Amino acid sequence: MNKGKYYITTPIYYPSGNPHIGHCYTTVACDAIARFKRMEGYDVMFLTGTDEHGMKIEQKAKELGVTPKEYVDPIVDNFKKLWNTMDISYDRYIRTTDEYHVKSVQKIFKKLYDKGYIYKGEYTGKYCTPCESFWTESQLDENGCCPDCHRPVIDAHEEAYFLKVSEFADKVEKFLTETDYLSPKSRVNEMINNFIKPGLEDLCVSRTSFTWGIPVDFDPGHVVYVWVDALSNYITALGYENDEYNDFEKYWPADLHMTAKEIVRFHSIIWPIMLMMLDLPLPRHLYGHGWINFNGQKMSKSIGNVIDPFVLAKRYGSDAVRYQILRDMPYGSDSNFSNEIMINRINSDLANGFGNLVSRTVAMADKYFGGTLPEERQAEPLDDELISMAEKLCDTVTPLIEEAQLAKALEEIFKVVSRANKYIDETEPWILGKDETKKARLASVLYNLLETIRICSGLLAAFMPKTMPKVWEQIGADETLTKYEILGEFGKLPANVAVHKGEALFPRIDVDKEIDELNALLTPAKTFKEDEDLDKANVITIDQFAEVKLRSGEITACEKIKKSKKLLKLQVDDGRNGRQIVSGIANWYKPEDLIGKKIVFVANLSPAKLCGELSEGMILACDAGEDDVRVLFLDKDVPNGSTIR
RNA sequence: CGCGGGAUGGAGCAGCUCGGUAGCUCGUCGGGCUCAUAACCCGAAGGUCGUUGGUUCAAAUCCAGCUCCCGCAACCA
Repeated sequence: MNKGKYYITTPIYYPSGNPHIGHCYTTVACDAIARFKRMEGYDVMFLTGTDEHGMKIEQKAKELGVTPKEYVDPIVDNFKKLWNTMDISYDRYIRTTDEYHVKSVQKIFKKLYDKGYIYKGEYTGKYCTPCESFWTESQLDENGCCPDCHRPVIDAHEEAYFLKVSEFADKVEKFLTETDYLSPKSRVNEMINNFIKPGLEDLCVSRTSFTWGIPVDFDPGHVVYVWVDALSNYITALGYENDEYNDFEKYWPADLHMTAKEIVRFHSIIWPIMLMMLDLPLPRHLYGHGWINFNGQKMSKSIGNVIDPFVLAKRYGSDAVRYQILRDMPYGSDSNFSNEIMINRINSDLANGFGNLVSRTVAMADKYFGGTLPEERQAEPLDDELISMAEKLCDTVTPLIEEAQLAKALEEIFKVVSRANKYIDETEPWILGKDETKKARLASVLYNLLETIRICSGLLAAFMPKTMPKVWEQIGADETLTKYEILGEFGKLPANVAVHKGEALFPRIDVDKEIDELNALLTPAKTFKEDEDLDKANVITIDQFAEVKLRSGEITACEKIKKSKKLLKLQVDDGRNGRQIVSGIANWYKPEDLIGKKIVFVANLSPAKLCGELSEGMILACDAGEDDVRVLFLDKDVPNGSTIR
């Protein structure tokens, strides 16, 4: 029953921190699709991995005094551990630090170079000495000055390799508009209006400013910069330009690249162009999904609302977590997550809906027939609606999964679960059970329910792989009775099927109690993390502390910086000539609240420009909760400019 | 005027392409049932569809303006 191959990929994740629920979403979605495709009879290749090079990781490693590889290894282990916990059935895991990938990328880079698609160039560009920043002509302000500090810039040269993407602008635009490669469709316009129409600029694909990357083997000093390295993973992992694997011919082109929306740009423009340059077939489909917001806010490490999937999986089970994140993600747009949303979803759909349906059905078969149904039947017209819904379900769900509409697919399955619960009320088996002459009718009712459960659980196996085998055990089914080919047919369980009562599949969760416990969990977790930071921090001497010059000052004027949401521009009387300090506290303080207040500031911090404004120092403030910051104020009678120690 | 998304009963969303009785899930309230995980089934309350104006016999839906939110970008010394 081989239907051909199916190649599906997650992005390779950047291991600058531990995996969170967002990584989980993409990966779980791919896993559900991969499992479903395998059920259907496809030869599936499911690839995931990590993108481990780059300046950010080089810096983080340096801060901790380890090599980049040493920094990345344990984080990569955590990714793998999470995929294990979440029952991710990936077939292959690629790390961009894998030897074969490194070698392949060097060959790809050289190939593109030899073909003339990569050329050595220079930023004929502009350099702002005070900002230490390179700018292109188009980035300069209206006077031809630095867009940050608006001071004059000088001509400067930084050697770099460029990818000639500009030459392919028309071809990609055609590819995006004339195929259904990119979905949701709304993204096509976004890409064309934002990036292609304004004119595609050649992409810088090498750097000399850091070393943690794949060396350009024909030009020492250059390191391959992100996209040629990262995007290539989709082909090197199949053995393109290497001997590690040899199924490139078999699986390429990819059938589905799944990514979050922020990297759709690179997967929809740069990646097809690279493949065109290499004369390779283009992938069939790219799906850009939305983000998971937490309590209405974007997840962010600085806000401290990053959801730890390990904690959720441990408390509710990986299947429940898988179900919730897939069920609540609308097609193409962002979704909301909160502990309440998750618990309510688990309770209403999994515990009350599906779990309870299995439980009551099995309990009745057990109670009225000692677990084994008699073979006599008596059908009634009342049965038809349920049976026809169950029979059609597989045909409804299959194309939805093909289109990555997983929430919709689950919704359809649960419509049938709901209908089955209603069917129990309509048929009143507990009344049939009291009447000896109604045994055949009762057996029909229970059999119809078991069959409905068989079909639903068969389809749900791709979404909740751990729990569904337990369901089969309870309803007297097994893997052969829930094969994809017979999920569209009603009446596959043997007439004398025997059920086995078991544990509750999804225990109901006490919402209030659970929320309290989760909140309690959050707080200690946070202080613990801070302690950990302290443990890692270097101990300093009093002399080192003395190098930081703290002074008192008075805010004499204050205004919001236009074009910025978070920045306030403060004029501070420092007891001398006065100075300007820019501070990111606009979310918590209004300018008028601050004027006349005495504050503490770092007096010998090197000046910087923020949104074009000079900042000479930093005022002290402390974190005061998840999303709250309080400035340190001084007594009114403290003189301005005095030393703080 | 940097780019994009959004505003629909208490919450989360659908409907808008192709105008014509405002729909779903959760929650609330009332009822039913007792096989089941205090679950399940039925019913009810609750919305001037952000705002102003226009087109039309008719606007949540089409057009224009405005307000507010949320992302991206820049930046949080």
